[in-house]
Amino acid sequence: MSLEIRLNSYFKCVSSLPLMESEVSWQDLLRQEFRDVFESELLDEICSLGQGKSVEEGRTIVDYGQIVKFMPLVLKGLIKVMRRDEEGRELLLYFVHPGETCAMTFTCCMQQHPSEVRAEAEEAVVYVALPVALMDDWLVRYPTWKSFVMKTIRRRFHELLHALDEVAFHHLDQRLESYLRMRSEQSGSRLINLSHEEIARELASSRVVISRLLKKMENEGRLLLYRNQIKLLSKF
DNA sequence: ACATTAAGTGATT
DNA sequence: AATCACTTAATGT
Repeated sequence: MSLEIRLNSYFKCVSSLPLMESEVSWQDLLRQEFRDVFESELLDEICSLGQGKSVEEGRTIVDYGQIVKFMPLVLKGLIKVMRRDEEGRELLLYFVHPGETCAMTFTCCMQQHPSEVRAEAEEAVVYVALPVALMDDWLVRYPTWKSFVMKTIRRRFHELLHALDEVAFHHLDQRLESYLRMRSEQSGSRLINLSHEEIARELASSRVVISRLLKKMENEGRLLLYRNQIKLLSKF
């Protein structure tokens, strides 16, 4: 049992090391990731006008109140988008995966509104920053761009609706469940390397409450609890 | 061995 | 479901 834990944190460690293969240029990553999404003409334009960026894990990419001047196209890694409530607690909104862009950006940056969310690199991230100024042009010039934009907005909108009624209609135990499922899918593993404290923060709850709910689930035989680690069992 | 941080729990609101 | 106060367990130095 404890060997399993050690192995798992070892692998977690290894997989988050900077990859040597990342000598690949962002242009290549872009063509790989968006090959089927944009026509090559647009890909060329992105390559010449965009700026490749990389961000270490844990760094904030956009903070509250900041005016966003770039649209990010995520090529690698994972961006976490959060919203803060009156008491300063942060609620997890959604993740932006490679091949996606942040839908909030359209609603904020195009009209120079300050950001209402905070975006942080959940894993080391590589993305292309596209100047907002290009957007208007591209929307009319490139149908693929337009549909890409509309698609991401539509997807995110559905997710937000889902998040909304989860908060409004579901109780915390159900939210916790779907949160754990999400985390597990995301890492492709039944082991979740998070403390109760961290989970509580993302669900805008408190550590004690999360501990209690998790303990209950453990007693029901649906998962196992360790320090900084949770293992989902098959009957989860 | 000691300090620090994570997790468990009863009682109260 | 949240908060307080306190205990116990795991981990780091």
